[in-house]
Amino acid sequence: MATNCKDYDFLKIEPYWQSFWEKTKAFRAVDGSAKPKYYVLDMFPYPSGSGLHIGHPEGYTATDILARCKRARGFNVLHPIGWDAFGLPAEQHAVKTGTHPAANTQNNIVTFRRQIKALGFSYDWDREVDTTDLKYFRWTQWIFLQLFQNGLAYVDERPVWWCPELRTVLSNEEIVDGKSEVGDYPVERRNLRQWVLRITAYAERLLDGLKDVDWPDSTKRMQEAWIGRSEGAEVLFKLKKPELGDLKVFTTRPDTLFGCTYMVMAPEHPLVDALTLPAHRGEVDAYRRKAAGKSDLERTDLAKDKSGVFTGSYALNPVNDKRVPVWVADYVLMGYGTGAIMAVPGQDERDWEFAKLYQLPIIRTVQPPPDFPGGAFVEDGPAINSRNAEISLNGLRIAEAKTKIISWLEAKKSGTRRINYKLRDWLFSRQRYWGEPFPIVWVSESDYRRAAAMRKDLPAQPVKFTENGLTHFALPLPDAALPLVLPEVNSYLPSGTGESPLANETAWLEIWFNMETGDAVPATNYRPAGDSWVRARRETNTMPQWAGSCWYYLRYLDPRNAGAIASPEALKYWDVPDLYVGGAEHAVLHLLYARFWHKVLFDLGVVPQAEPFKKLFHQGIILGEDGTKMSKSRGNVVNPDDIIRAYGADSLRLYLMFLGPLEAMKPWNPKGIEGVHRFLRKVWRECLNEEGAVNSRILSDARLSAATDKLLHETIKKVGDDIEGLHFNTAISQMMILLNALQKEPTLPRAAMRDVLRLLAPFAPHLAEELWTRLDGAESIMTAGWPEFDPAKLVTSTITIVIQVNGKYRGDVTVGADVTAAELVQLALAHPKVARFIAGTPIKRTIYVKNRLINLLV
RNA sequence: GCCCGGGUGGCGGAAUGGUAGACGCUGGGGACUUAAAAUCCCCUGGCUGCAAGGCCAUGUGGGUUCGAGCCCCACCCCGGGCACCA
Repeated sequence: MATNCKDYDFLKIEPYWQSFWEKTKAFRAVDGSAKPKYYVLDMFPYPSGSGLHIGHPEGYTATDILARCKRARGFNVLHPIGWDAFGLPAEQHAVKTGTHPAANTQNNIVTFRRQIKALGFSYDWDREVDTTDLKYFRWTQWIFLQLFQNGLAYVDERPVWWCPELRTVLSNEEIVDGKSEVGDYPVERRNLRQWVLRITAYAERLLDGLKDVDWPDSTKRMQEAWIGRSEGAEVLFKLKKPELGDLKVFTTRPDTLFGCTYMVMAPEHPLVDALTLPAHRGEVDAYRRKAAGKSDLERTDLAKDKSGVFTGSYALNPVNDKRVPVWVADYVLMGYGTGAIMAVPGQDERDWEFAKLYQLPIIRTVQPPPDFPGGAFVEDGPAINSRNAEISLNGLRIAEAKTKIISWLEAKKSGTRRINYKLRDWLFSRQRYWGEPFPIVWVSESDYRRAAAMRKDLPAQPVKFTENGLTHFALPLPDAALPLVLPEVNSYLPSGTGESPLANETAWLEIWFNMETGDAVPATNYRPAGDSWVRARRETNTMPQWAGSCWYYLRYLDPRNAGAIASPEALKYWDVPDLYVGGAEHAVLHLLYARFWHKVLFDLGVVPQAEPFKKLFHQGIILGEDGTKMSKSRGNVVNPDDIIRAYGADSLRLYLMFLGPLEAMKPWNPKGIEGVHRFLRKVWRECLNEEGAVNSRILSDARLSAATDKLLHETIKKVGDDIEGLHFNTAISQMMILLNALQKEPTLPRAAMRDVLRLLAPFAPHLAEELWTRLDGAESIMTAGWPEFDPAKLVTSTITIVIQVNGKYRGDVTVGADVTAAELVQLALAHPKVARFIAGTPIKRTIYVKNRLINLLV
């Protein structure tokens, strides 16, 4: 059946076919089908209150075209969608309105779902996931427990932004020019207890795994840079007081050790206090206080001018026992390496600058070339000034010198080879309400010991923290007690103490906890009977938005499984996505975090492969009409709903793809959509007449002209190839070319029109379905397969050869495909346009490119 | 500063080292129509020429090549990422 409307009434046609697909569950992915599988994944959206942005349908249309084409080609396609629905905006809305964030979130999801369905995407809606659904986040919590049990989660004091006026913790994005974005209040750094995931334990494997994935090079490079592997050595400098141990530094240039003339510790370095002599105490303390008030950002951004203070202490350089002054300066960061460096101003620009500023000595240990203008010399060259009684590096290049000195240091037990990473552990907690609660309670040491005796799911090393002299131990909820759901709260406002709003829910927070079952009753009740009940306080932090998005691609495989994140069969059958499409803004964090979790799950034997995303593609951003980023304040935002109302979803889909290469950043042009809309109407007219009946030019036994027939087969080939290569813009222009040719044919073979519709179906599925049924009477184009081209029809008997004289186009000639170079020379000489450029001068050389051109050099 | 990506008509863009500007938009002219919309046809990079044609032209300047938008070198501009990472 079809709508049978007389003209191209997309407002009738599109809803009709959308409900047809829904009723017939046309896009259901079949678990374990014998067909080859194809899993094409979109980055699922955060359902914001402002509805779908035009950027969403861009990537979603691309994957939908691929999904539909793959289905036509006989694949069992998994093409799912869901909602990344925890997050700050919903919480802020809740604070403002007092309504539960879940209510707002569900409203937004309804809007998003309606908008996405209106675009005709072929998602398997039976597999929809929602990260805020307790059946989903039960498994997010479960994965966290696996991390916890395996020593990959711990708590630590970490500096965060605190706004005293708002009495809350703010994220970096909520701070504008050192003030809170809301209310413009001052903010300060404050140390708060945080959950941290040990992603650094996977640094090497996260780096290594990049070799095996088909990703954009730029994204791989970004992740590489983020992980920031560097090879070098850890070197120990002895201190005067042996009880302080050694001052440990990391360096990538151990070959320059003889040039170390001072050392620098980060202001937060634990040895600063002990190494500061009384005479320097005041200055050092003042410097540290100043540094503490700056964020990492300010320290790098604003403090371009070096500064530092001397501690009064010295350390001994292991290569020559020279006394080296120890300074404190904020150009050394506690978070990298050991938080202390050996400074070699002769070979390091930062150290050079600092040494000049404070008139510290400079020793060159690499010989610069004679024309070197001065300053730090960081290039390769022969070592100089680098020998002691036992070892000499002099004359060696950097690489050999490094190897030699490291062996010497290792023999002397003064240092070791060391690989260091820029990557830091992942701060995994937020002081927020609207996130997954941690399935953790805090208990006393003695209760923890008792738990350890009865539970097998505790980490080898207990996770604990000390506060006001009391040490608390982290006890996980047993699997069976999951999910731990968010309690209803009276207020979504922050607690005011730096904890989340959950800290005010005393009945939820302070509990009697059953260590075996995970059951809980409020602590105000009597202690229930039985040995397993202990006094506990729940964790009040919640997980960040990344948590739910770290593994959603696995849940799609088996979304209703109540016993596992997905069954082993589903994980094996569907494997990982064959293609993942999403914005480049997630190039580092989301993709790195998800890879980390996947590798952990791989190590635990949960998933069968080490990398989650084999092939990745970033769609480009669609800019406003004015060529700038779309934003409400600029008033250049394009709303998909408006476009669908005016031109239909098929036109929008087609135009989004026609705009330019998928990966390019490109401006929206409101006039441009007219062109593709006209094209669709043209397709309609070629199929149906004004009465809505089949166009009388379409005949079962009609024949196309040879040229158009060839074009048809070329188009079938090109559209197929272009879809696989994600070159949708050129696929569409090829279809336009074909249609322009078909329009000029006196009669149209029914089979040719069927091919056209099948090629168009992935791009403009509603129109294709409507015309297909009206032309053919068959149920749905989705069962019609993909057209095949005849390779024999792609070769032609005649070809057009370009004639060049001295590399310039002078004419062309159409000849048989078997023409020889000698014949072409004769044809060229006889060619009226060409002959005059040769005009009797002898031909020195001819270059013949088969089927292309002949170039005569005279 | 470092690392990427990109500069092609009035606009979006197309072009295995082989006729630059496909396809679409815009603009101009025409047909159909009482008129309009829709549709169809022609033209639409610049300079020059009555015309046939010629010359110039893919950010700029060099180079390789019979031939360069495409490869190499230098520079300019735009976009993205990182940024005292030892």
